[in-house]
Amino acid sequence: MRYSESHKQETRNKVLKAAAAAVRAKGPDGLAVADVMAEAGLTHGGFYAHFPSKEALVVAALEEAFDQSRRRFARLTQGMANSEALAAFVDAYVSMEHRARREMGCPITALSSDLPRQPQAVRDAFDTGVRAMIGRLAAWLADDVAPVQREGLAVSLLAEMAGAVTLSRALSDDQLAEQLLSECRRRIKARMGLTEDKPQ
Amino acid sequence: MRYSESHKQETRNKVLKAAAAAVRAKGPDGLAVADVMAEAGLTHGGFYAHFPSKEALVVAALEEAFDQSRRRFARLTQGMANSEALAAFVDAYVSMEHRARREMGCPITALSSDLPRQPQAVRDAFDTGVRAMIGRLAAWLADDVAPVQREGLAVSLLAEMAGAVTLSRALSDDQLAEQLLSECRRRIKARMGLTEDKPQ
DNA sequence: TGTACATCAGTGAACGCGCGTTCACTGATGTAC
DNA sequence: TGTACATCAGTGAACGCGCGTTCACTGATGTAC
Repeated sequence: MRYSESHKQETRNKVLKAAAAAVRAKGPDGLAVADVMAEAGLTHGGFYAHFPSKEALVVAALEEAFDQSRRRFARLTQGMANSEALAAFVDAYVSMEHRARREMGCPITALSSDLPRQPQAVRDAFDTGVRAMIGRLAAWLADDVAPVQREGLAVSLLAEMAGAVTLSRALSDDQLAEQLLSECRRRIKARMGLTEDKPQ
Repeated sequence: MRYSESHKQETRNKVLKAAAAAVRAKGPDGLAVADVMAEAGLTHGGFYAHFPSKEALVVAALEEAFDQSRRRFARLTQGMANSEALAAFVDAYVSMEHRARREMGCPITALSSDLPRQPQAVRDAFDTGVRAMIGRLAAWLADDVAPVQREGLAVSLLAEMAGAVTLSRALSDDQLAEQLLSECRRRIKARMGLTEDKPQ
């Protein structure tokens, strides 16, 4: 091995990071191999030394995006009790900040309506990420919700959170988007018993 | 005028119908002018006699899709009292049938994550469609919800409904998708006071 | 230590394909007389 | 009524561009001696 052991890994990682941002910002089809390579400081020809195809890059980028998003929110809720963590998570997720930063946010909300048009390998990676997310939400509900209800409530919670953020991004009217996010945030927390408000 | 007055209009309408289906099935970027024309029984060269650009077609197709979806659900709830209509709407919207038929369903759920990447004209058409939908939902809530709460609740309802269907489509696992839809459907109706269940 | 050499990550030109758009042409239709 | 003509919706070839992929080459790096 002529180059240092880690050199190629580091390059691959730079490409992957760039792709994880690009796939969320531009979608799986809008992502261009040459752009991603340029973002990583390389020319496009070298791409195939790291990934066998664009599709493989998208799969890896999606996995990386799920992982980044998981770590990001884990950092945020570190050391908190379950219900406190859940409240903090809802506040951070259903927010104008999350709306504004597609390229570093949750891939579920960035890509949901693209997924049905993607090849199976991409869809499989997405399924895995969604299941993990549902599992984490369900764990946060453990203190207050009967085991048999947990996953159902987690799934419904994810649908409204992701729906709210996706819809807020789809709307180009910032004011309507902000109103939507604040209504959803308040009602979700009430529904989950995280505030004094009665649920609806 | 050499051809009958309505002839060109009819052709334009065939193209528009094909585009309204294609934009939901393939997304605004996946839609191909030549395919849409072929679907309408024409060759691609004639396209520019009807629309000035692909972008203009997408805008018109989106408007048509919103209108189709509105008519479809209006037919479904015709003659029903408000709360009955809302329950029927939720059942039809948050369903495996709606999940299966992207090309004839609600454009909000078919296209939400594509919208942030679209040109302003497309986004404006989307904003208009979403506002109309919120208005219709709010009207159905009129009997049971205080005026000041109506729009907020309608917005939150739309977020969960659209989020549930979009997420169910993004998941390639039919069983998980079905579970998600049924959980969301049940909880949404409970939340809106449309069933005996207590809300959560 | 210094020099020749081997490796291989990365370069950049090229290819093929799909797609939006243009344009010269066709031929079906309705009108003029 | 029949014939010549004008119109214009629709045809299909062509163009340019972006993009995924390939490939011959380069040159920086580490190794052998």
